Amino acid sequence: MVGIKELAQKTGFSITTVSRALAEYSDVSAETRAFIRQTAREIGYQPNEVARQLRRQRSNTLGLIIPTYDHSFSEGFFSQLLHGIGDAAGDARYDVLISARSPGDDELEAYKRIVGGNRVDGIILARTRQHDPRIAYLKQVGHPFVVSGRTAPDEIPDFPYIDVDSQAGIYAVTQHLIAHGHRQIGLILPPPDVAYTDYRRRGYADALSDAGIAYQNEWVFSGDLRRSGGYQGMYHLLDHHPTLTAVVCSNDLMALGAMQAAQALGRIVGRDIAVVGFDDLFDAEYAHPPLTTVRQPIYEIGRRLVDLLIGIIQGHPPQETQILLPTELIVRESCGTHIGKGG
Amino acid sequence: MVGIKELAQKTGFSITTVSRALAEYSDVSAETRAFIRQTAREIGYQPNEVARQLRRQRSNTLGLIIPTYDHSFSEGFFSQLLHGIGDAAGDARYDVLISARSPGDDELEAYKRIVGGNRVDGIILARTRQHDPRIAYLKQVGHPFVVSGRTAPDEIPDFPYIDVDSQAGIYAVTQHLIAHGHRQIGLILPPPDVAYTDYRRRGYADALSDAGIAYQNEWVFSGDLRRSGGYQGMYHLLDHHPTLTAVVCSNDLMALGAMQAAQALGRIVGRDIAVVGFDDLFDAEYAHPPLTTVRQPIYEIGRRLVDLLIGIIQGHPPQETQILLPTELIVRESCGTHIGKGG
DNA sequence: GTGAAAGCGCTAACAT
DNA sequence: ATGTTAGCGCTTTCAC
Repeated sequence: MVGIKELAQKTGFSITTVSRALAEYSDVSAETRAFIRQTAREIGYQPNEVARQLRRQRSNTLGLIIPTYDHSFSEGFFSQLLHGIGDAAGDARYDVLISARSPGDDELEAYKRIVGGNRVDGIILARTRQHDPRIAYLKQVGHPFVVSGRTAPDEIPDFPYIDVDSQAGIYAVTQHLIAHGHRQIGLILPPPDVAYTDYRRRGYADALSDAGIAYQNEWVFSGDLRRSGGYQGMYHLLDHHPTLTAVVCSNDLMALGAMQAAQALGRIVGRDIAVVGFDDLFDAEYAHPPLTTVRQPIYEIGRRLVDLLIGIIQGHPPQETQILLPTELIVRESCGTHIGKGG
Repeated sequence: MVGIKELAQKTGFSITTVSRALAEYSDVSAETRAFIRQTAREIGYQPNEVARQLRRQRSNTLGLIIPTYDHSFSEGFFSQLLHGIGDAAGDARYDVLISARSPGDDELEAYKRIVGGNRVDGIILARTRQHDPRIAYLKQVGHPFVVSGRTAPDEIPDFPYIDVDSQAGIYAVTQHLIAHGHRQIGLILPPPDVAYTDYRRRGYADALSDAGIAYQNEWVFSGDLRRSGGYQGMYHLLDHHPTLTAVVCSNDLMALGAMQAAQALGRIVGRDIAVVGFDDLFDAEYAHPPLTTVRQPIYEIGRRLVDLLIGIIQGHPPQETQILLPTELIVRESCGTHIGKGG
């Protein structure tokens, strides 16, 4: 392995001069710099990034820790988020360190190792839960971090985050259903410890309430964020409340499972029952039937998280460090907009 | 930041002893070890990973460089591969360093920086192209690496890789179509520089040839790996060769685009024209109509790449370092198995 | 069983 | 414009 010492020897200059020539310092003569750079190329010198990191006390790397146990990855959300993160980080010449840890490991350990171990300049936290211990830890150690999502509505979100306004999103889609004649609308939520669960419930409850419909706890089901959760939810809801004409699901994958369950129970989605999702798939248009969903700018969230984080790292955070992005209602076939319409 | 020095001071032992106590050396007395470990926990000591890496000359990190320019991420393949990689790496207590670089940057630079810069113990190379310069570079510097995919069939694959036997996969699906009466079958390929393109072409050509059908160059179209490529391909093929009854697409996303184009041209997929994909989506079952596809064990590939790479890094590579995994034909509605059948 | 000292490869004061 | 020197925080001989 050729190091800076070899390069210094080869060029006849000192290590210092070589280092500064390569770093474009102005106090190195143009010829010297050119010569050194040329020689570096010739002998294939590549600075040892680890040594540089140790010395400069920064890594130009952003961290992202993924909990593998809950199948985050297969939700699509994570993939798209990572896509945005990767692109924006690349543009800013940052790398991304991913650490996936399974349930056995204490999740917080991973954060301590990565953050306390000086491996990253900042960290992106995703999939917030209620009273998230990771947020508490990062606030305590004072390491730069940004959060995809928020804490639950009853907690004070005193940290930089970017979230989608899912309460408004669920409100809009529920209202849409109501406007098209639905009165008995079910809701399939994620597990209660997921931070955004309560925002979803509120948006749904508000829409019902504003339309003079009573919120009923039995119309709400909590399931895992995968197809299975949607399947179980729809099965349960239709089993106990066969008069429901619509069900709002917390993500597209669950909506697919819900549609499957509805079909298994003899309901035609889009005719007997409306099913809506919450953006998660790369493209819910080609689902069968095409899925009505609340679109979230996931890729955009990833990009902006990185910009925000880098701003914080470099000491020039933007005015706005708590950002709520709007959703967009995409109405497609599964919505069954004709149900109850005019009679 | 609390370092080993502070811990040494606090416990009254030397830095050396502290280091060894934490590393479970046997020549530290049990009580000393317990005491040091306890104190470490109390004052929140976290070893500086960067310093440790510099000293030990390894990082316990695997690298993955993603070319952002060709939308690799949105192909689904990458997401699933990364999922497998992340899980397996996590299980082996390795982190994953992701570097996404856009076209402006010389791609090879990223490899040199990451590999030459000692940031990773091994690197995973994906999306191989014909005469891939990255493979040449990695072979030359002798850094541990594994490849997802192979070089083109006319190159010597003298490096560890895991690929799917796409030639056999395409052969199988083409044969399936032929068995169900199709005689005029189109093929939509990726751009020619993608390494596996020729395997696909061969599988397709072999199936035709074995059935006594002449390979026709005009039935083959090359397009980008996204929906647009499939759309253009199908549009072009049906435009020039309206008698085609089936089209094989190189991935599911392209197949979706192809189905869309067929529908735009007034063809009913599954009745007038059969469309088949090559596994890429998280679940092609819910496409409309449900997509016939050649399933690849993508997640599995990711996992095995990591196992293989770690084996190489640690000096105990398995017997088999060039692995071809089988595909599985999944027949669904879009296949139109009734076409030409018995009539 | 424990400590002193060298050094991983680099950067950045501080000389000159 | 260039060189000397002191670390960054840790691991690992080597002594005792």
